[in-house]
Amino acid sequence: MYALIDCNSFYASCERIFRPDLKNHPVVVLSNNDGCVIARSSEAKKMGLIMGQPWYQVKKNYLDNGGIVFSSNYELYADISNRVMNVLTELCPEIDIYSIDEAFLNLSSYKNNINLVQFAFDCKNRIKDWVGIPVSIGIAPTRTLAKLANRVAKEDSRFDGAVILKDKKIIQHFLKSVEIKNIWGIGKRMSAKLNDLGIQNALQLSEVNPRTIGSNFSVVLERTVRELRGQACIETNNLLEPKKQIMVSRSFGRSIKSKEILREAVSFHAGRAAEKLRFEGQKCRTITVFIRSNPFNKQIRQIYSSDFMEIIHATSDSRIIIKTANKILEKIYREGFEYSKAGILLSNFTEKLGYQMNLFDKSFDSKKSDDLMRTVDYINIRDISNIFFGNQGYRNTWKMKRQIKSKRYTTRIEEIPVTR
DNA sequence: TCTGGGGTCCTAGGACCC
DNA sequence: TCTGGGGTCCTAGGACCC
Repeated sequence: MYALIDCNSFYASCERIFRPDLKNHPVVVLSNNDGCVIARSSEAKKMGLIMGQPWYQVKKNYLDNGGIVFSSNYELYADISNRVMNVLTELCPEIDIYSIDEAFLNLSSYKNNINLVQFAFDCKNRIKDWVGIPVSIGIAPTRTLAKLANRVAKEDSRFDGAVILKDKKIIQHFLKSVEIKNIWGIGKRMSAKLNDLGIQNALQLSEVNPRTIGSNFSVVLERTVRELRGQACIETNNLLEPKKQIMVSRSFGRSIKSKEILREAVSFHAGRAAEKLRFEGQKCRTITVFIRSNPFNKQIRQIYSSDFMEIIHATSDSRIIIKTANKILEKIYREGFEYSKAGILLSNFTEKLGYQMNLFDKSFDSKKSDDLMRTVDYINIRDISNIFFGNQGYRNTWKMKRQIKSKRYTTRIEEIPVTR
């Protein structure tokens, strides 16, 4: 059996922990640049706000009706997430952290010596009491079914936030009420295709022979079908495992034409990406840079331009990554367009130990580079000072909007909550 | 005026090999 | 008219996830 624990309206709930006055008020959290609504408290959902909706479309009406809004505060959310995961790890060490706000627990080692109902409410209450975050829990024989159970636990208040699917007959009865598009792993495209074939609900899909699905669609869908039938076969990639790529990209506060300002943004993102890479203990060999116009603006000429370069030595040196990113920018920049976003992707990682030395290029001293970067990181992480590289720029012309951010209550001493 | 950011896995098809 | 048969590796792009 698997349990899926998923935090309710996670970002909005984080904002409420240190603001008890917001209890029972509609709360939403916006994406970067204060662009879209990405988290809504149940009160905000009731007001009709949709996930991913552009903020400017709903702003006036929402605020006029007493809604509360925050820019995203990832430092806070990451810290609260860690607390939640720590509580869960204590309850069940076989944890598989799937995203910032959800985790699977593998309960198989408990055999049958566990009261699932009791366990579910223990989880729920402990996270609420110790961290202050409300969660929903779904328990079922496979991850896909646990996902579905969790969904019902969230949506139907009669279940008090926990749904356990165990009995085969009950599962089948339940699957009948589930639309195809709500199954984990089936998106827009697949559900449209399946609907065309007359498959409307999860029970119907589970009744198709998995092999037939496998040869006519893909192994991905085949696994989903097997999971619906109760055969566990989907592993998730644990967040604790090393990453395979690192991306840093941002929309600009306003559109940009000049190559010089674009260069600052690309350098800035490249520096951030290099930092993340070092934090992962990895080195990369491939660097990709892209710049693009605003695809929503139909008035302007559209452009998406990108390219990549391979470097000889796997590296995590900010100087090399920034320099390479700028070389790529030179290649992909086209005059006369309005750019609204730039980004960098690092890939082709080699773990720190045991990367390929180059026989012909002895000029690069990787120990010196590692030492320098370690020193830079040391200074920046501890807020002793803030070291950055010249071409990362000091102008703020391209930086994003984030006007209504809450305090970093748990990670900055100067922003700690105060009572009077 | 104003529409996020960061990931993973799978597959088809090209390049190349014997 | 008629032009082998397997393989492997890599990459771009699709689909999906939160």
